[in-house]
Amino acid sequence: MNSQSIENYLKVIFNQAISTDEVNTTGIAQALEVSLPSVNSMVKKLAGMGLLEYQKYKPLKITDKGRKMAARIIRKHRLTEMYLVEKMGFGWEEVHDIAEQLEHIQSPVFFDRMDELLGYPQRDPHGSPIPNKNGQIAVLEYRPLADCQPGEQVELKALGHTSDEFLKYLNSKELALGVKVEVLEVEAFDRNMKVEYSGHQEVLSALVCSKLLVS
Amino acid sequence: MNSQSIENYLKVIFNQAISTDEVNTTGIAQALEVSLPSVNSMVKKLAGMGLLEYQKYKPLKITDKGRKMAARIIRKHRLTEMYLVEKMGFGWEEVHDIAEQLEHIQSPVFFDRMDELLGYPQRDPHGSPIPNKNGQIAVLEYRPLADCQPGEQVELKALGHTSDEFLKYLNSKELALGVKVEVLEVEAFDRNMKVEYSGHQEVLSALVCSKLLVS
DNA sequence: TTAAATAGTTAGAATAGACTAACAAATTTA
DNA sequence: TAAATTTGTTAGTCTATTCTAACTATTTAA
Ligand SMILES: [Mn+2]
Ligand SMILES: [Mn+2]
Ligand SMILES: [Mn+2]
Ligand SMILES: [Mn+2]
Repeated sequence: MNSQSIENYLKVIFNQAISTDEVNTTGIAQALEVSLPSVNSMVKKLAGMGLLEYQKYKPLKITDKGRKMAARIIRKHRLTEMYLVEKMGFGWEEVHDIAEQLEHIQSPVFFDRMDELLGYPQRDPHGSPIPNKNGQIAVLEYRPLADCQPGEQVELKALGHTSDEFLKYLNSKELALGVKVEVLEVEAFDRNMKVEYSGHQEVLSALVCSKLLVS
Repeated sequence: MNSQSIENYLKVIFNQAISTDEVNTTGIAQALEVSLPSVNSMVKKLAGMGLLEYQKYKPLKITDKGRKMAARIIRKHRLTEMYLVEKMGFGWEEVHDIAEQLEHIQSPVFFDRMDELLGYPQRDPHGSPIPNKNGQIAVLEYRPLADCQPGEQVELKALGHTSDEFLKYLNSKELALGVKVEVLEVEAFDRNMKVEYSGHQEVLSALVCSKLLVS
């Protein structure tokens, strides 16, 4: 069975490959907070397992096998987060660290049961898609709120960033998935947005708006 | 944080100390299916952590600190088993292997929430007591069915053995915790018991009767 | 287009946890 | 009680995963 370490590396590589397709060693080291030589030796190991393509000094490419394996771990992570929120009453800002551990549990029946009890959800509490059992993952069609124009009415569908601090910030602003947002004004200078939702007005920074995914 | 290995050793030592108070190396090796030298080096490590008393060639004694730490792991194991049965619909024969993994999750709030959702249960699905958060564990007062006399009416309260095979055997006989059992006859030769419960009669072997704890 | 900075690699070492082989102490049996 | 058996220990090895120090290749900037 693959170690937790292997699984965590693979997941990071998969996630970094989404934006750029090619992944570099330094990014992995930063994400996992380990040294470059540690990454280098693990990368060779993963390549030996057929999960990556590796050539000295070249950017890494994840293989289909690697992608599939990573997606299955992410499936467990996101099902867990959904279960913790829906069935155990946790807030969306509390679940990531627990899921980071539970994603390594080896028990297909455990996660299948979660899936069943949840009614086969398509997205996790942060709006990210839950891969299916074969490791296939839906592509999100959402755009950042930052790209919207004044007068547009949109719905908050997912987050482009899910740190505790950001989630707590959203809680404090009563911003949750499903909230209908109308763009009132965009400040030309700094791209701050004045928006209205749930009956009140707020000014959101450009940074925040770039992380709110809407449709 | 303690490794899963350390936690698994400690749990085995705690369990073996219940019956005899003093624990020997060979028993640990057998329970964990590791070699004697592996046990020896881990035992020294645990002693160094103040969890055991160790002197060369002497039986081991678990300290109060060790007992408390072990009980807290067992608490997580048993809460998990209860949660899996009560809230996720698993059978009592399916939950041990999952709990064996989940007991190592580091998240007090996760187990506190389980406890709360379960209504602070005192026993796991096999009738074993769930230690409290301080690592204190209730002592069972039950006696084996094997000690009962013909004519006695008792209730099945807990199991002295919880292997999958035994649990499946009990399922096949419709024996579950809470079932009222009347002892009809005891065969003098082999101590087999003829019993009646849930409206039907069965003959149970001495081995089985020694593992059924009643009151 | 050379120099500086960044990114990636190798070598060597440390720790945790497992193992086998060899040996020593303790216990049981004759 | 002496021999045989069982139990426990030590020494040394192996794999996994991490690290630091030193080096090399690639990329960026002057
Ligand atoms: Mn997460
Ligand atoms: Mn993880
Ligand atoms: Mn169990
Ligand atoms: Mn365990």
